[in-house]
Amino acid sequence: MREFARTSSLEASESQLLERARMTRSYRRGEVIFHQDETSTGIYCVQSGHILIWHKDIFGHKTAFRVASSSELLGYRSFFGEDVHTATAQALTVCHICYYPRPPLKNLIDRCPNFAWQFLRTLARDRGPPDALLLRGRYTPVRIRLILLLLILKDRYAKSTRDGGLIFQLPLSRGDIASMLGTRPESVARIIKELNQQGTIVFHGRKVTVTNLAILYEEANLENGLD
Amino acid sequence: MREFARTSSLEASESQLLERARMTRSYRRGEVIFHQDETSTGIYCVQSGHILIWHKDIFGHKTAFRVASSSELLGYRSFFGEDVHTATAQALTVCHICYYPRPPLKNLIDRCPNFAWQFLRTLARDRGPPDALLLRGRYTPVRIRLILLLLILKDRYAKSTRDGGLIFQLPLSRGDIASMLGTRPESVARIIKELNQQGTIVFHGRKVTVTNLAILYEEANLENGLD
DNA sequence: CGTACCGTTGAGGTGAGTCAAAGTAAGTGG
DNA sequence: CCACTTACTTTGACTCACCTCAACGGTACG
Repeated sequence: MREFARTSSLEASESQLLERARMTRSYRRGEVIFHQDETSTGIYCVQSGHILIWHKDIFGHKTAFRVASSSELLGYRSFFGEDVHTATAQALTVCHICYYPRPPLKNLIDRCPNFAWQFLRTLARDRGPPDALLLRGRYTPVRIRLILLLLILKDRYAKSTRDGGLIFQLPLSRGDIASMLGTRPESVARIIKELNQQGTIVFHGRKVTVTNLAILYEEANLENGLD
Repeated sequence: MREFARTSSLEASESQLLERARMTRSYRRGEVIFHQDETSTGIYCVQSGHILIWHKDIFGHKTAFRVASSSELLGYRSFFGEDVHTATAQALTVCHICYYPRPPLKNLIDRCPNFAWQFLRTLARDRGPPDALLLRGRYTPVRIRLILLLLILKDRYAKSTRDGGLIFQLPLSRGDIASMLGTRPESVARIIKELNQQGTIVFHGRKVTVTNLAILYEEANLENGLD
């Protein structure tokens, strides 16, 4: 959010308004930041830790949309939709999260067009729903969907090794992975076993090692290399 | 869009700016309003007709997101994301569509906070992606998904009969329906046959008659009546 | 050192995808 | 107004990825 203020070239007094309104809180693993169906009262910004955003659909199935981490915003969709939260945000690890209540945000958006544009851009660029759609593609086998998930998460959760490989430290349980892929933990386990045997990707609990990234890209674009 | 100007309480001179910038064009059935991967240059507003918004994924599968009709906006996501269009908008029927280029829109958003808020609200409330997710639920049978589609489309495409039923005139082919449900035309045909035989919903080509709406709700919420 | 959750493995069943082909509607041009 | 092309729709037979149910090993934590 501080990034937002900077990029919007807010005046010092305006930035201060935001700073003063800010409330920081820490959450333990499993704690809920906001619940689906609660009324939105402000926007959250992650300082540290990892958060899973998930939705419970009309049939009671849990669908995870997005993993949020450092410096990302939470809860902006319902904030601007002026509606209840459509999803629950839950801490995957210990987290520190800032909360900005509605009034000062509204004030700044009204006064500073660039600040408004930042939010317009954020809303428009939200990768959550499109990624969810990709990861739950009806014609894409679980194996490929799992690979796509890793490719999406890699920028935030993987470090490159000197020999061109990647090491992930995933904040997700098998069940969480399943709820992101629209599948079941059992299926995730089976695919992981298969991948381990082939050596393409090696899972040790939540530590994931990829020796050859190119193979993943290749497999994810198998049917059609474009787009 | 005129609705936007009114609700934002734009001054007359400002509304005029918008009016003067407007360009109206008509499209024949099948014509494309904008293509996926084209650069966004403005926002469209439907005056009449029906438009299908669809996306081609990395595997070449066509996914329809949304049917747009009178007074709805098109292309705002990529406009504010300052990116290429992520979907194609294609006329399902003859259409009249207004186009508003970027400069005057940017100008008005900068000058009039309420106008900006309208777009923030529109982006946040966009039912496209969430509906797409619901209609492609991995554990929901095609039959239920088709019913959900009808329930979503009913407000815009159905008229109530005197005996509490509904008559739809769908602008969608079986293939379009399939691409909205994440299934295949063959499966849609099979389910329609089944529904016709049971008399729950009767399809005659694109004319759909529902005698008892309550049954649909019941079936759509079968596993869990909440939410 | 039990209770609870997470992860793995096996056996079995099925919804819906694929392929193929025939039937139907819609548009085009002579 | 009728042949002809083209696109849409339906039906059938076959197949399979993955869901479900069930049981068990592992690890964490009070």
